[in-house]
Amino acid sequence: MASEIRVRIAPSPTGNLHVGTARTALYNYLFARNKKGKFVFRLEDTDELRSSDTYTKDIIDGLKWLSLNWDEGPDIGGPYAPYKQTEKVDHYEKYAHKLISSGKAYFCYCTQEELTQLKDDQKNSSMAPRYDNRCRNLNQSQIDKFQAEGRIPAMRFIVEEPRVISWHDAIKGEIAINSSDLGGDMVIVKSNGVAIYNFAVVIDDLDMKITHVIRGEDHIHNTAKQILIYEALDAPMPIFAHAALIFDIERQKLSKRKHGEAVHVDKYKKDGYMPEAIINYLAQMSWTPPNNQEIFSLDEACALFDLDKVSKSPAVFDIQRLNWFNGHYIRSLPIQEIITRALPYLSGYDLGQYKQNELEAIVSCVRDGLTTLSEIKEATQFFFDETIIVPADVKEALLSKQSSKDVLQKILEHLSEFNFGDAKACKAVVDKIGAELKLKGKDLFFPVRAALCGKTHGPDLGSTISILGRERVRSRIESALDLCAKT
RNA sequence: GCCCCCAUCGUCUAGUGGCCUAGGACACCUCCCUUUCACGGAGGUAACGGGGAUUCGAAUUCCCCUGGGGGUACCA
Repeated sequence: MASEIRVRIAPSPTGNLHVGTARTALYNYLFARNKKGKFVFRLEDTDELRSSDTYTKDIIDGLKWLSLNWDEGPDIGGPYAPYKQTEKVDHYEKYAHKLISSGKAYFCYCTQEELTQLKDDQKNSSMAPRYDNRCRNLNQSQIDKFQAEGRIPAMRFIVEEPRVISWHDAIKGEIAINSSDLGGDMVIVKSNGVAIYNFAVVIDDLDMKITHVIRGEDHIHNTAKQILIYEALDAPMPIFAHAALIFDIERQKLSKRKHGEAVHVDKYKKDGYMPEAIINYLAQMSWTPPNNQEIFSLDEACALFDLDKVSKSPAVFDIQRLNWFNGHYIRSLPIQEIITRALPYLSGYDLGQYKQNELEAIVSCVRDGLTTLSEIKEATQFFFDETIIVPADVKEALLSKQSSKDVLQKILEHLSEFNFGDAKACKAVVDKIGAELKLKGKDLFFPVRAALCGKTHGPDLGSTISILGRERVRSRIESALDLCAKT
């Protein structure tokens, strides 16, 4: 049991739930479930300035909506609480002091201005920006002087140079980085007493007994820094896995700054995307199950997931492909489920005018044509509108024709022959009228659609007539004929 | 600038030295089904970035180049 697999998603609440974060969470979740291990949620909120509760809520809600449920986290607790970094600042400082007393870290009295100056100088002489370790060997009188000036020190970790830091990455394979490329001795505790990300993660991952760190490849250099800290603490190292990033169509990292709401998971929820589709899409982008299946559920993915099948190269976020997955799930999930999820989009309509089974019929006849659930509003509008407004172009093209008038007239005459409880039978009557008038195809169906729906595209005509029922069909055909008369 | 990562159709990918005349999916186009719409079905267009090397044989291994991306904070 000592070998239990433990992974985590550790978002920082400095923004809403990002598609990339969701993908990382998904990979961690899949890995944990596949290995019968634990999936931990931890909040990395040490950046007080940018963190907010609104973002925390958005992230938690979003991940839960995707069904990526964690076994331990700030909301449900767990054996290694707290799962929120701001609640353990003293804890990090304790470890930092340990490093100071063992000579592996020191106090740095540099001011923000001095550091900025240093960086500017380096830039001007086209040198690589890095800290010059000037506080590493301060003598007592220098320290006294800085303290007398009222400077509050930060703590820096000594980065020995040169040396090679290497690890076997579970996705990328061998990675090696020279310590000289890490930018000099690194801050581990800010002068305000709060641990910096690269230090806090290590302590947290240690505290929470994390065995595998699965994250985006933008963290590769951080990993090198963190490995140094593991070593200094003489602590066991987790296995690292860096997944390639998600790109936009221009092959740039998907970012809030550039893409705004398009990276916000909740935006897709609002737009009527299904969590099953997003999960399926995100999972199959950069990962292919052994049987090459395209469509699979979260549970199926859990059973098949493996890190070494995760692609090393970045994937472009392709909304068209997501749309295809979404349409697939809209068509294949149980109809009751679709109705429940569609309801919020239909709230503007007077649903009471239809019985429950008619409502079900409405949703099932329009769902084939939907790519997102939000489209259901427009797709079903004509069912609920009191009067149908036929757009000018449709009116022009169709209702001005004599044959159109004949069709509508005939339907009125044959109204008693319609068995409105049976969609196929309704369609059969229209077919019969077509035969009588020697009209077929568009000439036959478009005028009926135009009169009934106000448009020439729509769900199955038989179903439409059946659901609308005798009185609605009668009045809509009559209004259309009135319109014909005026043209 | 420096460091690291990556490189198969427009996009997501299969491919781990011969099964590749490079397979599948999305998108696009054509056709079929539907006397309309959608769903569905059948086809089609379309890719191994370039150069060396290893080998009887390279999409697959190695090197170089090119291209793309990421990182380079007292942010995470």
